[in-house]
Amino acid sequence: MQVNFCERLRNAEAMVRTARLRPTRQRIALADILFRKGDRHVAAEQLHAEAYAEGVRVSLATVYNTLHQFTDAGLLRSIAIEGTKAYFDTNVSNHHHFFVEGSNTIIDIDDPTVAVSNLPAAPEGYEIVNVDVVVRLRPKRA
Amino acid sequence: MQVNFCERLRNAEAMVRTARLRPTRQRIALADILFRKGDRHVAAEQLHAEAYAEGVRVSLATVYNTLHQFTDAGLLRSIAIEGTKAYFDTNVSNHHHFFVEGSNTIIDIDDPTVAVSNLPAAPEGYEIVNVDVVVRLRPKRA
DNA sequence: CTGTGTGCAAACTCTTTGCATAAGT
DNA sequence: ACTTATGCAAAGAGTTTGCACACAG
Repeated sequence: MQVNFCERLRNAEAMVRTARLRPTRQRIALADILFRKGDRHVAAEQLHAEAYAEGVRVSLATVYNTLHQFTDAGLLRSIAIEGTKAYFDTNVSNHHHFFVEGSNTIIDIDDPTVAVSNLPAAPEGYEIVNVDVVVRLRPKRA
Repeated sequence: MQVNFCERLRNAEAMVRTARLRPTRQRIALADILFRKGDRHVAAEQLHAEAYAEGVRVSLATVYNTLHQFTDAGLLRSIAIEGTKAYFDTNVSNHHHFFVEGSNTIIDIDDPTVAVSNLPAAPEGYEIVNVDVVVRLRPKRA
């Protein structure tokens, strides 16, 4: 479905308010970029570049702040991948990931039936926050 | 069981040779520290500190080199945890991890029956290297 | 107004690199 | 001897921080 520009911004602003954050120009713009398309995986630098490409002036520090605030608010989820960069997932629902070695690409595993069987109880004094499954892939060589 | 000092070093040297690496003083010492105790999770800085504590002079660069070489040789396995540090696991067999938020502690899940059910096939052109399950924990609040 | 958010640059952490020296075979 | 490994210090990548200025309620 087509959504016009103003309506997108209204949605973005609503998301920012949901997170109990002041709807500033920067946060609304970032929310719009993050959530107007379907599920995606973003790193800070990349989101910063996209904002600039659209003519939105946001500092990298603000991008980092915003990503963390959105994550705390449950709008984003950080992805547990080893490596240097932090990735954030706009799909907050329970799902898992393929991770391609070399290209460092993250791909959603769409199959919702993938699950961990015989999940152990959390040790005494701890509670489970979430369970991440990462299926590491390598390009098949000929 | 008790293992004397010389025998430990012989074991360590054997592991280094297994990795097809020259058994240098540094690599043998690091292998000894890594493998003489049971399964453990180490970061570079920490291994470096342990070496120093035992009077083994090794540069941090060499610790990094060695960790990667051992990993390539299959003696270690890197752990996919988000966050800034790289962790290496001396337990190379198939098992999964608890990760404690806040303290950034890694704990082995000893139960070998934990598994991923309905694991999807790798996308065309890729092969699965391994599957990591990370159960994220948070200290239970009163 | 008041308090929160933003931008900038500097600081920080972890890791890698380049190159001269040292050590293994 | 020949080759590979080591150590150092500097560079790099990604992220965080401190503080003055700007903006939302």
